[in-house]
Amino acid sequence: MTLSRDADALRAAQMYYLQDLTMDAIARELRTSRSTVSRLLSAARESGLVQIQIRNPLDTGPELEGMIRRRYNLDVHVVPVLGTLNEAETLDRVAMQAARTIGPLVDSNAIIGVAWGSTLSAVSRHLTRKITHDSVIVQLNGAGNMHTTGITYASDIMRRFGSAYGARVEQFPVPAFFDHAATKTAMWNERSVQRVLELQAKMSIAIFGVGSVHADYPSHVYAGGYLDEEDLNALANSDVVGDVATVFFRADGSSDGIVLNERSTGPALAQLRQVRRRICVVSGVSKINGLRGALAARLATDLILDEATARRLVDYEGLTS
Amino acid sequence: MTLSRDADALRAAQMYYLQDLTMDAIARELRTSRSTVSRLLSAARESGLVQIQIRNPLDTGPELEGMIRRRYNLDVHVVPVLGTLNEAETLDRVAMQAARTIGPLVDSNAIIGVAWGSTLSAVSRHLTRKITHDSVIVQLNGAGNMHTTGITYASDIMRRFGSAYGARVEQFPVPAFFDHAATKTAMWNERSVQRVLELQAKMSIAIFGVGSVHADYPSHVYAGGYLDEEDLNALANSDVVGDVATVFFRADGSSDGIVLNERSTGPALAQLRQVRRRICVVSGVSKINGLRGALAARLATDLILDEATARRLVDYEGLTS
DNA sequence: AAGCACTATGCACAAACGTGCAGAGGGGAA
DNA sequence: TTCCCCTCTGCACGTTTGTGCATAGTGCTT
Repeated sequence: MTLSRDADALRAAQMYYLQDLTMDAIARELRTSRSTVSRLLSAARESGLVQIQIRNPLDTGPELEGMIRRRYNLDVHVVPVLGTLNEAETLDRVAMQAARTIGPLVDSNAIIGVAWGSTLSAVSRHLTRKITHDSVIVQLNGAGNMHTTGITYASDIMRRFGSAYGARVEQFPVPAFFDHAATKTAMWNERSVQRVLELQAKMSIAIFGVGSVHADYPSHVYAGGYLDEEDLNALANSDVVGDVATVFFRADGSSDGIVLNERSTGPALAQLRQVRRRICVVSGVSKINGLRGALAARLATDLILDEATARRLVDYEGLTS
Repeated sequence: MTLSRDADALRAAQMYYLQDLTMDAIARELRTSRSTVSRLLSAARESGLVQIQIRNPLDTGPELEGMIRRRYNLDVHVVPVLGTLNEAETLDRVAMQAARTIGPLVDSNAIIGVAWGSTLSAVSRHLTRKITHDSVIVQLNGAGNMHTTGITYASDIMRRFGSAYGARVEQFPVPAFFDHAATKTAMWNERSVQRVLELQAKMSIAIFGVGSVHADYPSHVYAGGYLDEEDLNALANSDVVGDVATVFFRADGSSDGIVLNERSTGPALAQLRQVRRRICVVSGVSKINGLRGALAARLATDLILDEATARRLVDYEGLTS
């Protein structure tokens, strides 16, 4: 029966993690086999019963973190990853550590805004469970494009967040970009859309990656059929370096006068800056330009990124300061 | 060099606990041997870099905890221990789990009152490190007796707490009991004593065991040469069931008119009840009478005890309710 | 009641891990 | 410099842990 299984998992976790018994000893006490105990412990970790966190001593922390932290005044977590790994492996490891790092930040009654993209998709696959009450996951920007509704891709991400935290999920069923700004204006007056916008306005946490225009291997947005040639040309002519939740900005963090933003469904940068906790996850040095812009725009309060990118970030800063 | 060793420990901990890499893989990235990684991880756990906690889901928790929690209105942690283990083994396991349970409760700027006794001694041996700033450990009651100053025994406990949390330690260099109440009055006016008393008055956390008069194997206080025959007779004639920090109480939690308390150096029960967080650690069913008295006196806000004792606690309650 | 579908269990093997020991390295002190 | 002392390292071995697979159990349907 599943009742005693949960209870056993709790007992096993206590004995293993708090009393340093071996699984063998625990198995004898629970009158079961050692392999069952091994599985009970996996389940306990998986279900969020066991919480493992690493406090990195701010003072003695690696110099890299300290430099970024001080310069941009944000909480930074550098993920140790060998520079020799390929993009996919790096992303996977950054995503796993990001997922476990944000776990402790999620609380009951939170309204959590989540963007979509390859980074968030990877993060969503590694979330550890944590039971919360009355939390809501709200989608930050639409995901439809010219060819597909984008529903499944973005909604898979949302669903994973929702089930990890036991939260309600609010999708945002609009395209990423409207063809005409006027349509956006019209839709923004629809009550179904307004419900989502109101939730976004009350977000306590926002989680997003960054897109970078000049990435070697371009972000979803720039390659996924969301923008036509004309749009891409317009971007190139307006000094845009990247985007967060399909809202574009320049290297200095400004976004005024970028016409594409008027058709984008993501939250205006000024609105995003209102959110108390804004967690930015970045993997891969090719995102460096987008990342610099996002930091210049003060879009993040927490930054999780791989070591190589972190190093690039401070190297550059070293040259200009 | 010790600098890069700490940094390596942090990296290793992140890779092991947050990215699920094997020690072998970590060793390759850090260009060292697997066994070194194993040791780095031990060090990381040991030094409090890695924090493992078990959240027990209040709702779905074992019935035993729920019953105690509701009846006494306190946070309870039942330590799973087979009833067949002997007292020493049980104490060791309760102490280890207690030490790891109180870790997360300790914060910077805390003033932590600590009693002494076999239970606290065991707990102090299992504390996990956690860096805090400006915390103070203050001794709750004197430890001297007729034969020795009791200094080393109690001060070892205090010292272990102090070094685990990086806190200043304030000893209380007085006997456990004065021979004459007048001496206590006199001493309580000494400035050296008053400094300690003032700290005690500002405690945010108190940690203590309980003594039980009728324990099969009597507490330190009743056997350690602290009390003479006359005292023990007086106790027997006043319905005392136990003590906390050498302050005695009856089964109903009352302590008025117990003359020995006038010569005791522990905090009055009323004063102890002022402390926001009062953590009581109990191991062994023979302490049941003392424990019941302490709970009746509402001395604890948090209770950590072994399973067998917990069961006895609710069984008895089942009979009287 | 029988059948079915699904999950939990124990076994056995392979992988991962902890630790005693011997040797290497790295400061002081003479 | 040379010696000594102490700490750190890697090896090798035994222990502990994870997991594929066959089986036993459990609950639901017909």
